Amino acid sequence: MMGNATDMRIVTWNINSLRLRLPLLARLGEDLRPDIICLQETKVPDDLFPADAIRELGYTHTLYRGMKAYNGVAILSRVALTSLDDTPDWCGRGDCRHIAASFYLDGEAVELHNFYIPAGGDIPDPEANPKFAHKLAFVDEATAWFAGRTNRRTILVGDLNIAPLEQDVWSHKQLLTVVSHTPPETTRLLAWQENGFVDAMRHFVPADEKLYTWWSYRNRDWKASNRGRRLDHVWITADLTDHLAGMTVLRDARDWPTTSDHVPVAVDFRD
DNA sequence: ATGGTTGATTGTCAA
Repeated sequence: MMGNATDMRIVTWNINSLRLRLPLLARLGEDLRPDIICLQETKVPDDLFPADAIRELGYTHTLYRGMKAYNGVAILSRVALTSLDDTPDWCGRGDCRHIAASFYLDGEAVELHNFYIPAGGDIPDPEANPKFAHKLAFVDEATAWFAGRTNRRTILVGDLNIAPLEQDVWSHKQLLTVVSHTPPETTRLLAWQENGFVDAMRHFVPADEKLYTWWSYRNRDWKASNRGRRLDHVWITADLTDHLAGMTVLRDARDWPTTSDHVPVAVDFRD
């Protein structure tokens, strides 16, 4: 991908079934040559994880945490990973929504956190909708936990299922009451982010420009209607800002055959 | 206001 051996490309993608989309994972590898891929919604229990096929794609270091039918996260890497195991069981659910590792970037350890935040259901009221209450509680817990470790070099990625800025959705006004862009969600996500993180995607694209990573399956023509949302994120601690070298939203992936409703996002680091 | 599509799973939930 890039010339320097210490350059590093990290991709996050909600793949929406890893086993169904293994061929697309190969295509992602060819198109972006990622060093590390963080996946969400793998929907595969650990004993059925396709480890051999993924090793053959060049990802010799893998960490995964999956369950039947729902959720599931994985980190696929060409460089060595050390699993971080002292992480919370968010909301005590035993869900597979977070996996973390450390690796070496420019000779120094970096923590990498891969999240799949609950989508939150349809009704944006925590009293009426337990899924929405779960979503808010999850973000609150994560905010509190990361507040205690702001001194670590950290990259946080994933499907956070919240589009925090006005230009992260196709219509700010129309989505204010739609789960993913409601004030209780956007306020919380920005509070979490501002407590120690820099938005690496918006480092490259100004806040007044539209930026999406997800387009619903429920549109006849996703490209023509372009009713997108930025649900997928890459955050970094400020000490990594000087290492940022580029950002790519692989919008073309939304037109791949039988693809995910999310597209991959890549962020490049150099020393 | 409602419906629209997809995946894992096989009646229905989750997104």
